[in-house]
Amino acid sequence: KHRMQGENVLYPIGWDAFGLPTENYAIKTGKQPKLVTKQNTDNFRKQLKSLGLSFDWSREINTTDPRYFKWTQWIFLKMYEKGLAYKSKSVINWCPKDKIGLANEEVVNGRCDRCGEVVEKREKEQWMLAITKYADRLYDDLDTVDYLERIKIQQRNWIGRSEGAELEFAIKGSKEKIKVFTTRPDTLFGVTYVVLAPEHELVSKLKPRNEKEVRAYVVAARKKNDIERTDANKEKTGVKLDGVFAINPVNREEVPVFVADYVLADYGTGAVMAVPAHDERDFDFAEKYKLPIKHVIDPLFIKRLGSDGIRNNEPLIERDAVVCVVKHWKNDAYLCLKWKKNDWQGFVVGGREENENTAKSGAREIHEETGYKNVRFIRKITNVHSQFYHEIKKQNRFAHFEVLYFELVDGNRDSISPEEVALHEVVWEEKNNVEKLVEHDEDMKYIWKYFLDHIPYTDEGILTNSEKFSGKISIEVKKSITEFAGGKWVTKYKLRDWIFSRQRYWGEPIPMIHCQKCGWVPVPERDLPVELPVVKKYQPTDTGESPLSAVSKWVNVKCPKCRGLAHRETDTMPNWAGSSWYYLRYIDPKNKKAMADRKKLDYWAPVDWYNGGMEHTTLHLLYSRFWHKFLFDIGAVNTNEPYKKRTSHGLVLAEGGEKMSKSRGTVVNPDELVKTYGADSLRLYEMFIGPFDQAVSWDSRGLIGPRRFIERVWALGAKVSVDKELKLGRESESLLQKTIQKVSGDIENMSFNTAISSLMILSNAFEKETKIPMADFEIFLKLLAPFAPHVAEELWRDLGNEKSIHVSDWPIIDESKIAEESITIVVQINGKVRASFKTAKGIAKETLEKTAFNLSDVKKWIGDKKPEKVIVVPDKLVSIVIK
RNA sequence: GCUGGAGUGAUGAAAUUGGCAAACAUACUCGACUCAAAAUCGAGCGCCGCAAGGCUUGCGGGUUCAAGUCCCGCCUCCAGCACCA
Repeated sequence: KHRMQGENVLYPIGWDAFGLPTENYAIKTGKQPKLVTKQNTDNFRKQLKSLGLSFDWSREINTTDPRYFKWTQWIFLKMYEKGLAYKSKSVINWCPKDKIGLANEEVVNGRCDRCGEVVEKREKEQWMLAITKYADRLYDDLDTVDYLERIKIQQRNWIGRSEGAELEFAIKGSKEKIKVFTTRPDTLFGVTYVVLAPEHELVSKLKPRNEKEVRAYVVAARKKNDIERTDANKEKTGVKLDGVFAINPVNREEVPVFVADYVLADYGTGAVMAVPAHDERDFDFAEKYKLPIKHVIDPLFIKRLGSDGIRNNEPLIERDAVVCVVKHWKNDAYLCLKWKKNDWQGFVVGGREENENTAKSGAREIHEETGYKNVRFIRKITNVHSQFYHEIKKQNRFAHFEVLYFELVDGNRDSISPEEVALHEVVWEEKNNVEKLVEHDEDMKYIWKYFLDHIPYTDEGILTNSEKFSGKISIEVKKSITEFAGGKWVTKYKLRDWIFSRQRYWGEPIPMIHCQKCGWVPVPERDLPVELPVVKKYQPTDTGESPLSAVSKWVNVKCPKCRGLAHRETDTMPNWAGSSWYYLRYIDPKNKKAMADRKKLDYWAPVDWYNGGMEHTTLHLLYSRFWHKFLFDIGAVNTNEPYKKRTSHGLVLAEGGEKMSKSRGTVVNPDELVKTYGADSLRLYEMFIGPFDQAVSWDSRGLIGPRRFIERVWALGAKVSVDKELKLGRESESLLQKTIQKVSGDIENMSFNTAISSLMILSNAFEKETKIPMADFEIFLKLLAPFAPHVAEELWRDLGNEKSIHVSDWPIIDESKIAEESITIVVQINGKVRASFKTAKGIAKETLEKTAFNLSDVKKWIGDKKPEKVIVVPDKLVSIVIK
């Protein structure tokens, strides 16, 4: 459509053919990967062409072509030059089945993203790309692009930025310090122990008295794979470092130090301060090892919604209050109140008078509200703060509750005042039923759970037991406590540097040479590309060495610097390398002097609209954004982001609703469908089957509809008249104009299914005409052209046109031809449609109302009743309310 | 568990700002054409009811003259994240 509107549209296609699928297939069939790639791309090309997809084939690229990957290698060298590519020994994820090292991004829940095998840990020298240096930009610049929200969310999740404090815990009797990262420095007074990850360097330095036991634990932890390590449901384990104590920077308290594998070595600082009262993981661990739990945050519940939600413009009135949990004198039951006015239910609650002892005020409230006289105060449970709107007093409340536990001595009871009786009903609730009773009130629910069992409270609240910070709201003191503790406010990421080495044959060779004298030396630019040698054996090895290392002729080279003996890097790049910049090569695919001509890049880049599958919205998208930003920094491109807009189509699923799979034979072969139904039918069906962004189940029987439509359109061709005087009837003319509007808009919104439906409606209308003026039929064909290019083109030529319909002009609406039409006004009586009448557009409200009341159907329904209210919406309806 | 998104006939699905729910298509039923079948054409097609009419967008409430659409609570499914301190 945009092309027909005269715009310059670059619609390219290419093949990203390096990587495991090709290589594994080649190994299986005993063919050369290069040959396999050619066969596959030839077949796909043929199929794509048969569907009439209007790709610009002159710009076709292939990432495995040395003329292409010369520039992939060039970009790598630039990154090396800028210090973004480095080789380092690190623990990597090794897939024993694919025999390949994986990037963190390629490991999903501890399994290989490709084959599902459980990954192992191996230590290896790897080329790395410092993507973490771009983490902030990759995160922040998401605000500047037009991606689907869920794509942005995925990117943000992956980068995993969080802000918090870095704090130091000194070690008693040692110069060493434990650095911890926390997002909750406000809980610092509640630290009761400190935990190190098993890989933490201090574990071996600290010399605990039980060194042997500690070492055994560390060895065992290292042996576990990621699934065993990171399952959040498994029971936590750990070992105390006997005799080692960390000093809390905020109150000099000495707390024990543990090593435990629930702490991850590669996030934050690899060590955490544990606050069991306010963190679920620490809580679980503390329960298991009987460690103290120190409560330092009292919950703060703020009601924002509903009738008791705080009113924003009114002041908060602070009140001290009590909540009383009262147990029956004999049964295991608790005293509850059901309020009559607002169906609130919970425990006895009341205000505390000034200077009144809390236990006393609790007893007083129990007596006033329930009549029970003899209560025994057992203990204070906790404090809870609550902001809500007091519906009876009509004011915003900020209540500070002390939660008290009482037991009733006996059933002696005074009568309750009539006012209290009117307010609420007093009930005894069995212990097991209390939870149900309080489930709709956050505060009461928390109080009950905390009373039964000291659960961790992990949300924001008000500090307590925290010296000078007590009484403050937790979110407001995070930075000041950090400062008080001598810590720093920092940003951390989940994102790790990108492991860029693969020990396989079918990838771009990493263009580096290692010389004994000079170390790593980049291959000079003039020697690019470093091509893959043709070899007989390219099976991966179990040792983790690339199969290339056995090709001594290729490996042994002279050092570019000193001309001494040296050897090539035998690792290859991951399959994500070539796809990280291919959209730029489309702009200038045959350029021999640069990855693309700068002027052409400035004209075309960035990509205006990138549509692709959701499977590429984390990794490929993140990597290519990273590469693009790097190219921007070295001045190779002029934009900060590669893609302006990123959308995603829904998957076409197999007939059962499952993913199409070759092994289950549920894959649909387009060749056969094109043969039986035609390419246009297939195209129409795919677009008509459902919304663009939604997954749909394939149903080959559905192809019959579009096929019939095309046959009918074809038959319409016989009705076309060249008579210039001939005009369509007013109705059809108006419909034609509306269809132009609808199809144009729907294409922009990617609502192809409704665009096709409106074309069907128009064609149905044309069928009722005896003759169709040629000009009008041409408009129809143009609207049809993007969907069914072959039929549209053929009918277009039959009308005597010589140039292709696909380079003709997109139709423009003639508003004047829609305007005069008559419309239907609906008459509703008490919300139900009872009558309707036709009239012209733009009639005055009064006239519509009068017309409506004169209708016999309306008179029938109103009878002798008097209309209470009449609402008239011009051009739409008249709504009458009667009693 | 957390964060998104969805839930409408037998089926795929439509429904600009709240304004006639089910457009368009498939399947199905009946009829025409035919010796017959297919194809094609015509009619019907949410549910209950002979009809008048009533009911209907996952469930329960609410706002409104009017709710698939807005608000509150729940259920189910899909996707993403998940020991990230």
